[in-house]
Amino acid sequence: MVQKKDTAKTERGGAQRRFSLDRIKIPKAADVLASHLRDEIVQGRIANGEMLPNERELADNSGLSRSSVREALRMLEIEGLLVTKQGRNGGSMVCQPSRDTIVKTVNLYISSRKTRLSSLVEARSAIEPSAAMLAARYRTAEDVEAISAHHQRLLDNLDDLDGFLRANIDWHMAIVHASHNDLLIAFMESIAQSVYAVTNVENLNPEGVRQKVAKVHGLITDAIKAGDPAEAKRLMDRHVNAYAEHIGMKA
Amino acid sequence: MVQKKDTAKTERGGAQRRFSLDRIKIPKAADVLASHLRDEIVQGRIANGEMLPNERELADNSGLSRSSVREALRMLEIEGLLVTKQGRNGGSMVCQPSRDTIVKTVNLYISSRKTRLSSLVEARSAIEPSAAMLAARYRTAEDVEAISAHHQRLLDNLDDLDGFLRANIDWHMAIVHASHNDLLIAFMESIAQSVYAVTNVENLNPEGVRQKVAKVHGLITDAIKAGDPAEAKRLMDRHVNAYAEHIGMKA
DNA sequence: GTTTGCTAATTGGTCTGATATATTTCATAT
DNA sequence: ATATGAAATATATCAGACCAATTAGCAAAC
Repeated sequence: MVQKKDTAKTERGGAQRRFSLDRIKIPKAADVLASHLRDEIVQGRIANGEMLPNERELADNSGLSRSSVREALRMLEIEGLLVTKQGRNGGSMVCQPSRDTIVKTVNLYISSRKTRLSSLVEARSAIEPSAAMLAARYRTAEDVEAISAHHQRLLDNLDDLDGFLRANIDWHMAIVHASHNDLLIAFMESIAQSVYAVTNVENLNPEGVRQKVAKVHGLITDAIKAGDPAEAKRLMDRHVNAYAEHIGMKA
Repeated sequence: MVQKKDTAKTERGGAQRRFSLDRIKIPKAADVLASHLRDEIVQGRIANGEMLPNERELADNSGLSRSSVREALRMLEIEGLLVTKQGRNGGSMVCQPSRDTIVKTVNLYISSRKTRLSSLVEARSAIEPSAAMLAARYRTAEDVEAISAHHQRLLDNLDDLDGFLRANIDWHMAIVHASHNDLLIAFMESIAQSVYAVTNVENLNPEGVRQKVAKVHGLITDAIKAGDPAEAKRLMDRHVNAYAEHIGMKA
């Protein structure tokens, strides 16, 4: 048992390391095709909305088999670069990855690594104040309307914890959307569900807290309406950090 | 030409909408298997590092063909949940998605949507101050050492624009890493390359600017060393926003 | 005793070609 | 005009073969 490991060790860690060659990787057919198509798409040589040749054609052109072609297409589909339709006039259409692609990826990351709640809260505390600032700067009439509506719903649900929580998260996300920054929106959508699902139930129980939250929300809503980025940021910063401290992170 | 559209319309928008059924979607075999395995993995019923049955066995057990099984495995591989090795004792091993999975996804998003630079800068301005704050709170001895080293390299390269830029981005990323928040690190890694590649070349050309940057970096480095989160955040906030204004966003 | 090289076993990688199924087109019947 | 149904064309799926990489085990050579 022990001797076997020794031979294995001499193979790799031995002294015969004269040229550095770090793990040659042999590319697979499907990977090569996928990379090729990915490049064509990203660099715009295949326009958004354009159809790819059908699978048999791709197979013929590339010299690969249809199964390899299909594996490549499945990969690009997961990456959000293609949508495939069956039937006559079907085929694979090039499209741009949506925020949802990012959200799914980040959520997989979070749940399979069992990311601690405190990390999610930290990330939220980073994003929301800036989002509020940008919202105050770039908000449209519709944004203001949505934010105000959710705020009103919050006020109407001071007695109903569940309704309050839903209005709360909707208000927060409406502000993030009003930032009109797709990346911040995607990041926030990725973590909002997990973070709000857990934190609030415990912390918003006493009605006094809900009153306070509603008041601060009102101030922030006003700052965004008024187009005051600095104030919106300052208030949101205090707001989310008040949460954070409540939850039991370090001071 | 016009009439054709009419018939199509009567099919979908017609009056015979008595039960609401919105677009039934037929799941594909590979998708079903992938979802199933994904669940097993995420919920921990298949442990990290464990091997899946080989492809032929999976095909037999699931009643699907090997090609469908393989398409499912390719999808999970793209999602970062599997690594597959060829040969005897090969097979598909369960693993956790790495930050790299997120980075690739976000980069695809950014480049295929041609995300504006200003959006990237906004996202950075959201993340870095918080990261600096967390760094001041959670930094280890190694973190401090790395940050200081990059800062020193910056000072040594005041005359060499290229070296300066490299040291600059390394210092910024070292701070983000010192936050020990995987999500912020992943988000930042996703955008850092694009954002620093463009912004700095134009703005750091005059040597006076570089002198100033070096000085601020020194202050921030000290605040993190000293374990002063509020100060680290305040300084980093000013620092990245100074950049932002320089670049030509709104005041 | 360590290395080297052969052989077999096991596993993913690839190809071929057939059939099933979804979807649109279009001619035809009412 | 409007259903209806056959033909056409795509993906979806399957079955089975063979190729290629990797490792285990053993034997021969040093």
